[in-house]
Amino acid sequence: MRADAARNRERILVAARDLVAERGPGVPLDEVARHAGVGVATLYRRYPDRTALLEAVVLHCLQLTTQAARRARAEADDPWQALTRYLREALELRVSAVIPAVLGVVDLGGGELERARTDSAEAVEALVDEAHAAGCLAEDVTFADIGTMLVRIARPLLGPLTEETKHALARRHLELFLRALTPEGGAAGSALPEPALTRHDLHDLTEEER
Amino acid sequence: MRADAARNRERILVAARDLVAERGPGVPLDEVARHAGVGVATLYRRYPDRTALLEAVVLHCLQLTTQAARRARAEADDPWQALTRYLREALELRVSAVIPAVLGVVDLGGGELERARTDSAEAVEALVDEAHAAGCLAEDVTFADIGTMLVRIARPLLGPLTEETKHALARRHLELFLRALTPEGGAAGSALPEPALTRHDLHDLTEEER
DNA sequence: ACCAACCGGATGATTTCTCTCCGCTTAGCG
DNA sequence: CGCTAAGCGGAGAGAAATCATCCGGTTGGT
Repeated sequence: MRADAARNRERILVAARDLVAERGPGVPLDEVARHAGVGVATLYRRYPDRTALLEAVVLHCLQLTTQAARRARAEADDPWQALTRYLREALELRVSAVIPAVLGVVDLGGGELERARTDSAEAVEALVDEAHAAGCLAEDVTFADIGTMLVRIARPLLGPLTEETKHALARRHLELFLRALTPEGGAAGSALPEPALTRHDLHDLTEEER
Repeated sequence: MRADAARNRERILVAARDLVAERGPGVPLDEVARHAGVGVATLYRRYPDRTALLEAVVLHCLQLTTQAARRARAEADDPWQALTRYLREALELRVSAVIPAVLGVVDLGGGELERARTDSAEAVEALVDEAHAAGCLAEDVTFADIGTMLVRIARPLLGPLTEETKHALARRHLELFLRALTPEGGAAGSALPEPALTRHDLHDLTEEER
């Protein structure tokens, strides 16, 4: 592949990730192309239709999260450090905002995508489980709580703020959220209402709704 | 106004609120009408165009928040109860998800809307200030932090979950978030990164970006 | 029971989005 | 440095979605 082609591929993927995170899976492809600084034809040449593009985006994202989770687990000093490091990295990757957006539109059944999704979820769940086991994560906080709160924090705010402001706020809010995850936080607060979803609950629910 | 007309007005407002919160200010008006269980003509008769509808929605929402905030302040036993009660009510009203979505599209300059917005912000700020003063809210958590986190929590999650599940999760996540707001939570966690925005910062920023 | 206000589906105009064609540019190589 | 094939981007036709209105039928209120 020629160098400029590779560069454009990357740019398209990034632009699509950001725009899908912000505006949902229905963003006009013209706009993705413009935002990526390439012509529409370039986009359509590489990804024949919207589904192909979305699949590529979500696969890319899932691989990055898996990597980040495994690296955090391997390199951090303790389970709490590992978990928080992963969450910070995942926020930068904007990964969490994209996946659920696409989940309702593309069918990741059976193939490479399904596997990538499981890998990613398992890698993250390992972080959560170890933090639980080490007693540095409030007991009643589940995998799904952390995952979906990350989704909420990663999703760009609506309204007329600059991208930088939005992102800076997201980082701040992640730090704020981390305070809620400590065992002390759990002790201070009242009981959490249902549903306390596990990874499998979440998976099953999304399947049913399809 | 005839009884059925009043009923339909309410239904349209509710449908518009929900759909705008979920899909942004560009939702097809046909769909709003369908979701409200009325014909398109009924919608267009009452609100000549999209802007009129959005303005009505946001005005309605702002009035409800203001009320909720004042009531919480007046009736709750202490500043912490007041603040949390307001947040829980505001979540049910789904108010927070709508306002920023509309902010980028309609111009609320000068008129009734601008005033409603100020009223609402002041009422909420009073809750925050009193909680700070009473020492039951972590010092480094600002008005904007609480407001925008409520936006994040109130915005319906993307993806194929049922409405009920999404809303139940939102309630759970609000409770989880409350743990981060206590002074103990603040002491346990690390410092929050910038920007620590006040109400006025937030206001100014949204004006600039227009 | 009357009637005026109101309702809602069908419909044409208009905008928006998708996807392809084609001439120009540029990376990679000898 | 010049060649060449891969790659690029914008214009534009065709399709789809959305807007906004009209009119026959219905219903609430007196």
